[in-house]
Amino acid sequence: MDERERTTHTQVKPSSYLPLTEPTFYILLSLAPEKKHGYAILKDAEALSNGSVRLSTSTLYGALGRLLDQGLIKRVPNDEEKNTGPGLPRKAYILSKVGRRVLEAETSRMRALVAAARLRLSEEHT
Amino acid sequence: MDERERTTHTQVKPSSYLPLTEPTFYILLSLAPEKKHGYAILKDAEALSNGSVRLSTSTLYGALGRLLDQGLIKRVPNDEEKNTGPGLPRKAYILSKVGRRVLEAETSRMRALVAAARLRLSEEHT
DNA sequence: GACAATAAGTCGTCACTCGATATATCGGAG
DNA sequence: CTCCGATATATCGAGTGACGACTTATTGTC
Repeated sequence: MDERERTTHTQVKPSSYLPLTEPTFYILLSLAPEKKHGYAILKDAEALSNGSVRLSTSTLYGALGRLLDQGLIKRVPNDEEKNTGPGLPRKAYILSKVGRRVLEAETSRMRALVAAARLRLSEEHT
Repeated sequence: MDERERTTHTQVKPSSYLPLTEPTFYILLSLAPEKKHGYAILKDAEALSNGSVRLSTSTLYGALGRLLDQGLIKRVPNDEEKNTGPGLPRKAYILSKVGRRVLEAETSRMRALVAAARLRLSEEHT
C-alpha cells in the first residue's frame, strides 16, 4: 500500500527542491513534529511567526497539492476525529522522509546565507 | 544632493519588502561591502555560494531594474574604469541605506526561521 | 579570422502567491 | 429560529518574479 515515494527509486537529491518559498517552508515546518490538517497549518504558521505570516487558503491548498505530488508530504488517516467539530471533513498530512531531508537542506541553505551576510554586512563600506 | 530615498518622505518599513527571493538576496549582499557592476555581481554570487547558485542574466538585469525602482540600490559613476577591458560599458551599483536595512531585516527573518526549524526538527515525530 | 571571456540587455514561459469567492458544518447570541 | 463567526476545504484570475534562449558589443588570444 505505499508505492509512492519512489516511482523509479532514483534517489533525488534534496537540493533540487531548493530554495523553498516562505509559505512552503512554514507548511513543511508545521508538519515536521506531528500530523496536521490544512487549517491547523494555517494557524500554526501564524503562531510560529508571531502573527506576521498569514497564508491565504489558496496558497495553502495549492502548496499542499504540489507537495503531495512531489512526495514531500503524505496524507495520513485522521482516525478518531472523523466528524468532531465544525467545518468540512478534515484531511491530515505529515512530512515524508524526503520532505524532512528537504526541510533540513533548506535550513542549512539559510544558515549559510545568514553566516555570509554577517560577514558582508560587517565589512566597512566606503 | 540626495532627494531620492523618499518620494513622500513616509518612511517605509523594511519588512514590507520581505521575503527576498534568493537572487535578490545575493544581489543585495554582493553590493553591501562595495560597488559592483552587473557581471561582477553574477560572478560574486557564484563564488559566494561555492558555484551552486548561478543567476541568469535575465534574472540579474531584471532584478537590478526593480531594485533601482524600489530604491534599494543606487547607480554610482564608475570613475576611471571607463573603457578598460572587454564588453559593453560597465554600470556600477551600490546598496542604499534602505537596501541595507532591508538586507538586515531579511537576515533576521532567516535567523528566526533557522532557530524555529532547529526546535521543530529536533522534536520526536511518532 | 574564429573563438572565448567579458558585459549588458530582451522575450516568452512557467511557477507560485494572493485576494476574492464558494461551499459546508457547528455553536452561540439575539 | 435565524444569523453570525469560527472552522474547514477548495477554485479562479491577476500579478510578480525566475529562467532559458537569444541578441549585441568589445577585447585579447590562437
